[in-house]
Amino acid sequence: MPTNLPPRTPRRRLPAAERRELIEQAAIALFAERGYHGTAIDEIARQAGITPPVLYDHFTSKAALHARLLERTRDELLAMWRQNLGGGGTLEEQLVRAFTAWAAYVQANPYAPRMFFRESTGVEDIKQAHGAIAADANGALAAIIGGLTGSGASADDGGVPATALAMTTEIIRGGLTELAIWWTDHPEIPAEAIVAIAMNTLWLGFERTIGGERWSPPTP
Amino acid sequence: MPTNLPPRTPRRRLPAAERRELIEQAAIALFAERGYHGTAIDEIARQAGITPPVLYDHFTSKAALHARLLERTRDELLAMWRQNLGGGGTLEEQLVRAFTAWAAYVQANPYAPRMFFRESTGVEDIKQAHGAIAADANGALAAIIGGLTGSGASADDGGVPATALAMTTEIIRGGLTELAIWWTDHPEIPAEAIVAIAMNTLWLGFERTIGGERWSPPTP
DNA sequence: TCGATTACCTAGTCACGAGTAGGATATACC
DNA sequence: GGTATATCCTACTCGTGACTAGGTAATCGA
Repeated sequence: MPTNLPPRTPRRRLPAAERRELIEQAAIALFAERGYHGTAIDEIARQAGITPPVLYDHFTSKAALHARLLERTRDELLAMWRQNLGGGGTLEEQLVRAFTAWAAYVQANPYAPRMFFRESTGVEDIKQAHGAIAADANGALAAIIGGLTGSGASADDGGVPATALAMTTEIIRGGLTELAIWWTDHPEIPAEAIVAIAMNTLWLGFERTIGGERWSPPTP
Repeated sequence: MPTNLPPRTPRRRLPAAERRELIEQAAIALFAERGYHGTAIDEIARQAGITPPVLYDHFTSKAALHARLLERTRDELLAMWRQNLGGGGTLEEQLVRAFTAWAAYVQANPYAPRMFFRESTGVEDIKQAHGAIAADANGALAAIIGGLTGSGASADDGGVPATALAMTTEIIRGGLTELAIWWTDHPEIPAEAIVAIAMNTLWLGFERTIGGERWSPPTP
């Protein structure tokens, strides 16, 4: 004698790949919105149209799912950036390309900025992944504006001092992140306007810094 | 017959105000480090040298404790800013004062930037509080660089268009936030260097925007 | 010195969330 | 059409974390 209650509304069955994609889409939106600890597996499953056990057919744990999302969107970010960086040209041209690539990436991955650069958990693995991604982004920026490539710990090898460069990339990354998040609340703004504002606000600033020019407090 | 085990190491007793302060200090550090959901009441209590029931003698709930911290640090931020804003002078002078005030505030409240502008929870009250604080900060910046005071929703009333102004303040706030967080990992950097970098990177940028000058993509 | 107060504790309750066991049924393939 | 496989489910377990009931002892004022 089966222990069944009324057999429920039979849900649409999907092939594994499609269901997995739905789960990832639901998860990235919720993680970005509520953070890692604030998001329950049950919510993700519900959003993906299933129940929790199905989710565990695709991912071994909540942490693994989150790690997979971080890895995936980071790879897309790096690929996008690699495609649009290093093409030579003036500093200004390189910057415009980088900002344009960032805007395109954000349009394709609206939840990425929140997940990467805003969330704060106590889980050590996640923190390390965040740190690595931030370092990648800073490295990409440093390669443009500082003429460096890899480790930024050396003193000043012809370009901008490493510390000043690090501070500058933090400002730029933070500014671009918040601008991107603001954009998700104002989707009517075209990507060109985003790039233009970023150039207007940030461009001349580090042009100065690179040229060795410094602002200094007025000596009274 | 008492049900007691060995009576434990008798802890030092503190007056209520002091214990409350210890709890708030512990809580703000942990919330900033691990986020709201990632922080357990037991951790906060342990860090403050007590057990959870004592914490509930001072705060009615975890949410109330968190709200209290947000309120407290926001008030300090606004007070600090009010003191150092609106003093007249050139735009450059006003900006330097604002950045200097921000640096002093961050030095006194190292966890504030993470708590205010980075954490993401699903709790509606907390999200609203974050939004309100961000709006306050943006308003303060807009008052300086846009010559506006209150609602920024109007079109362009003599100054910078409201939308461009909003985007610019997002970039500046994001940049200053990330710079401040970076600073907490490099406390050897003096406040003057922080202000100088912020000026170098951001100053000329919005000077341009305000002047009505615009960067525009090269027309091929 | 002796209550009264206040700070603090042990030992729980209870809800919620991650993860699992085992079984049912839609779909694909022959 | 009939069988095999893959998709999905119900109904749990078990740990953790917020919060509490009720009591003990240090400290303060008289």
